[in-house]
Amino acid sequence: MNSPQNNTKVYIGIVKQLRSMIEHDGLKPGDRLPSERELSERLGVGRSSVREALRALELLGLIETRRGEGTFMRDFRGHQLVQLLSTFILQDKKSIRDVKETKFLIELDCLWLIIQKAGEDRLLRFRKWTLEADYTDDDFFLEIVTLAENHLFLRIWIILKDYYNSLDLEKMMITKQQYAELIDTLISRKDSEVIRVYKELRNLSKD
Amino acid sequence: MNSPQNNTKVYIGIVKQLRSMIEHDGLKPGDRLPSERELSERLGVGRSSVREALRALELLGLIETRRGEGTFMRDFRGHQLVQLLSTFILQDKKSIRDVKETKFLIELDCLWLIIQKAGEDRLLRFRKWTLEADYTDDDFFLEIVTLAENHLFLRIWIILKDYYNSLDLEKMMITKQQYAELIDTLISRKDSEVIRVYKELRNLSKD
DNA sequence: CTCTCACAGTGGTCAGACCAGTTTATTTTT
DNA sequence: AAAAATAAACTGGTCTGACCACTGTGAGAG
Repeated sequence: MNSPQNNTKVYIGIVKQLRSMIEHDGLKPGDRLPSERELSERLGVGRSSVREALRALELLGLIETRRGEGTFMRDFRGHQLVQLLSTFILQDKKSIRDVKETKFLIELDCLWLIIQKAGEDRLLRFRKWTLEADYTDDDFFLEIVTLAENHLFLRIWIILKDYYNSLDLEKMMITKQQYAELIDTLISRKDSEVIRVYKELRNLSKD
Repeated sequence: MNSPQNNTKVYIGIVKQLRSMIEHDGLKPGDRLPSERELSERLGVGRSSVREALRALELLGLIETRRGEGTFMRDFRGHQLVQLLSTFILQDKKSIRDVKETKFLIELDCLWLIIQKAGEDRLLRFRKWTLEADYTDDDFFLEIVTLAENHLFLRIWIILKDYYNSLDLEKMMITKQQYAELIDTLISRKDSEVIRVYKELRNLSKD
């Protein structure tokens, strides 16, 4: 009890030090991290502890290791994370419905965000693009979620998409008319009551 | 090229075997897993590889280890995951805005879901409850997200809430009038065009 | 019966060894 | 001199054995 806090495990500390190291050196996806042996020496810990930290980060999809080459920053796309979330957290059948619902609502939110954030000209071009694009394709919604400029939504959506595709469900078919109608409705309601209140609330949370 | 696929790392295989072991034995949160040494022997791999797998699962918040006692299943609430997401993925300042935005939109989505899913009587009671409750409290929104009956949204929201609270930001203050107005607007628009299209699209994704 | 304490079991960590790949430098061959 | 083959120096992947710190338990002392 009296002892300070020897609780923190070494590998957790390594994860933190790696984080600050990445931040300090400004490492981008694709950049190489120091070797395991060098990290072990620089941080004054055993190599196995370094490996435990690296393996954990790898499973999270944050880094990538190639034997003989080294350890590299990864373009976070939650690869392993997908299967883990899908097998551990989303194991019950009921949650498949939640995935559908959540994925769709996020797409709707992103559509909303695009329309809110875009100016008149961008809005027109976007409207035109939606008419030409193939919205039954994953890439269409990927573009939608990307344009929303919310990295968090993007990450979550990608995970949901991968999980959704890993199931052998039929695609959610949407007619072009329906989707166009939805977009037009959202655009026309850009200044409706819901949006107005939403905007006011948003303004309160400016940084 | 011709070689089958010796790529799979040992610790990844251990993660998978652990998963099937958990599923097969029906291990629930709180249950104890075999010891590292026993797993090492049973799976015919080194203890260090077992540890790499366990550490990764621990960082994901799926298991919990207590020195001298053993390794236990955990009630997944993404504890470590929170800090990781917050420190790695959300490290740049810009993404703080994403967290705010995402959290708020999810709350909005859940509000939407509640109103859509509820019948007339439940809707009235819900409306009454929102007038009495303290909506600046986390518990209020927790109730909202819970009532939406979407476990995935609930999980994500909890993570965002924890992260949001870990930052030392001022709370997003919403006046009672604003929030009431928002709810009333959503309720009154229950059959508006957006909702109608949304419903049609949702119906297409029934199981 | 109760208390104490040694012991077995468990996770935490480290060091060293070896294997399997990749990269780089060196040597050999053309 | 240029190109090809070889060797050396790394890098990650894995295993083993050892030791520490901690927990639970059971045997023996009181």
